[in-house]
Amino acid sequence: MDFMTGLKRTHYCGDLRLSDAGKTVTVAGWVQRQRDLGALIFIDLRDREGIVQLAFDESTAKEVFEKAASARSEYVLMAQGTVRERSAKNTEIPTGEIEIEVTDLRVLAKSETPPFEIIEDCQTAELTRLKYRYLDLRRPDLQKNILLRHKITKITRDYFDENGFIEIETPILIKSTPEGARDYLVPSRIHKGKFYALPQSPQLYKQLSMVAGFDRYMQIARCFRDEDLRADRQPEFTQIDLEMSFVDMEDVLAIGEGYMERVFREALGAEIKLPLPRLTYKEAMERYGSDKPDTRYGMEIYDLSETVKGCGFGVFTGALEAGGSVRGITAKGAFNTLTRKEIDKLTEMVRGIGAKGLAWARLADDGSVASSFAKFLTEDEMNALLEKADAKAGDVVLIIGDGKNSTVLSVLGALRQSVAKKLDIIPENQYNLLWITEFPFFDWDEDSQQYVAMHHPFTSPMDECLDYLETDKGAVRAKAYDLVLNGVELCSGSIRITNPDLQARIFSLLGLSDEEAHNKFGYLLDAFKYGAPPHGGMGIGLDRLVMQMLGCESLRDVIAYPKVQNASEPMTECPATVDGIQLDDLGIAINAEE
RNA sequence: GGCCCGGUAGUUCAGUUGGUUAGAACGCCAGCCUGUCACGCUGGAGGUCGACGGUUCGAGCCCGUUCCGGGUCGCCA
Repeated sequence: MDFMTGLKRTHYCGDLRLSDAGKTVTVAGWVQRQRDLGALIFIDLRDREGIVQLAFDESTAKEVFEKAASARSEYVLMAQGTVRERSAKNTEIPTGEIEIEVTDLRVLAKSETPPFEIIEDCQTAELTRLKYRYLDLRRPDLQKNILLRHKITKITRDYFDENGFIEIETPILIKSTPEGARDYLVPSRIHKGKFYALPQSPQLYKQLSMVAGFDRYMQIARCFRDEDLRADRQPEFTQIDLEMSFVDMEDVLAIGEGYMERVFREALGAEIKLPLPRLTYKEAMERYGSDKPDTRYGMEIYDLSETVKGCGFGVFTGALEAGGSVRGITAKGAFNTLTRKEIDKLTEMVRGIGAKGLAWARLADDGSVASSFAKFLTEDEMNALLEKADAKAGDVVLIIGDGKNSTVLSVLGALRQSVAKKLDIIPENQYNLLWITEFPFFDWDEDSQQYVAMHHPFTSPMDECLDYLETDKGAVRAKAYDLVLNGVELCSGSIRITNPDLQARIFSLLGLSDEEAHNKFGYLLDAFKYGAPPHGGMGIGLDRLVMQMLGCESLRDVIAYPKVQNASEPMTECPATVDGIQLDDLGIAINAEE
């Protein structure tokens, strides 16, 4: 076997240029490709920084030449030689003007033929790639993603450090507080029958750190949620977690948007204009039907309730009589895209998400109108509707009426997104960041028929809502804010309650008895008895941020070792069964079904 | 848990109405080749058609069940 004796790497493959011509260099990397022309051999050698061509010809020592001839894809080589200008240049790659005339070649490791080619834009099924993730990660696309991710975390630490934040590691083994998402549980050997939980976020510890007087905390924190996966949801993910003392909402937002400006500029060279736009939750819902609107395109929702009041269409009037509304969106120039067939599909879609149906009108280029409801309206009523809808020739109007206003809005929000995708009107390489503020404090839960906390129970209500906390829960708004990027929730935070009396009031409104509250959060409530500074903070989804910056479709492209949809990892095949002895140690018996 | 899409060579895919020995490209192996860079040329190997069951004279193809993957709804304070 050939080792590195006598050789030390001097350059990364991808870093060599024409200006290095004449130098004796040593490079190391993986064989991208070997081209054997008989008396002439070329090897493309790849490392983190790129590819360089090794050349072997009649002047090459026989022993070196034979090694080059035996090299196969993904062999690990170390090569020493002289950089020289190529006679035939390759303008496609940065090192294309030079090659290395090799004098010493070491085969550091052989490789079996990889199950897929290590190339950019690999078309191989994701499952296969994940099973051999270490090969998948060799591909230039993923190398680029992981390198950018590193760059972003570096910028993050710099920014928060410069702004007086202290990085504190909070525990991974914590007390389960079963609220919100399911906890991952870890059994205790010493306390049989008892469990730790993995944190869904460092929420309580960061608040305790404020009580502890650290003033400003940040952590690039791993968080865990035992819920079903999505393209943008992994069971473990990373959050840029922060908390600040003696601040109000404006201070937190200023730090947050300063961070965004910095990270977009330094990582991508993209300029974000500050201050970021803001929408209240109510406004976002009424204009976009979503609390995380994509504002890169228009197609805003309008209210037709006044326009159709008293018309002859029972669906519309029925919705209004039930206390709901009739609203619509207008898809500009969609006549040819949104055919009857496409509208049927949309109708099916909206039925699946709670609407009873979809009313529509298609305006042909000659101005003629085909509509699902025209026959119920007078000509004047129809004209008034189309005018309100700002519908012109070639447009398609989509209308939802329902007795529940929230249904009308959320369905139109989903419809707006779906139609925008079909029309392909969403601009790429544009970063629309905005804050959503004044979230409702309470959320009505249909299942349990009671109000629950929309954010978490330590979120402070807005000052002007304190008077009607008990009497008009639906109208109470919170000092809570989200940061939205191109329709994706990037970040969520709030100003916390630090007044024990107010906290007690909130717990009781949420149906949490003193005893329950004390069992769950006693340590936090105790801490607040000893002088809690006013504080607030937020958590920024790092994975989603990186994903958005790279324009990736899946979190799996920005997480080095992700899980697949059933929350397992194909490479290590975890989760897995464990030895009976391990279970005995923990006092655990498996009660498996089937 | 619901709905939608997919599973054929190492990889990406094709496979007609159910009909002979399941094909192509890339990759792989061998030989030839002095300027390639997706090298080229010649030859070769490579398949439990995800699994099980059913219909049929006959199933990659039809039916049922199931497993796996992807998307999505529920869920994600």
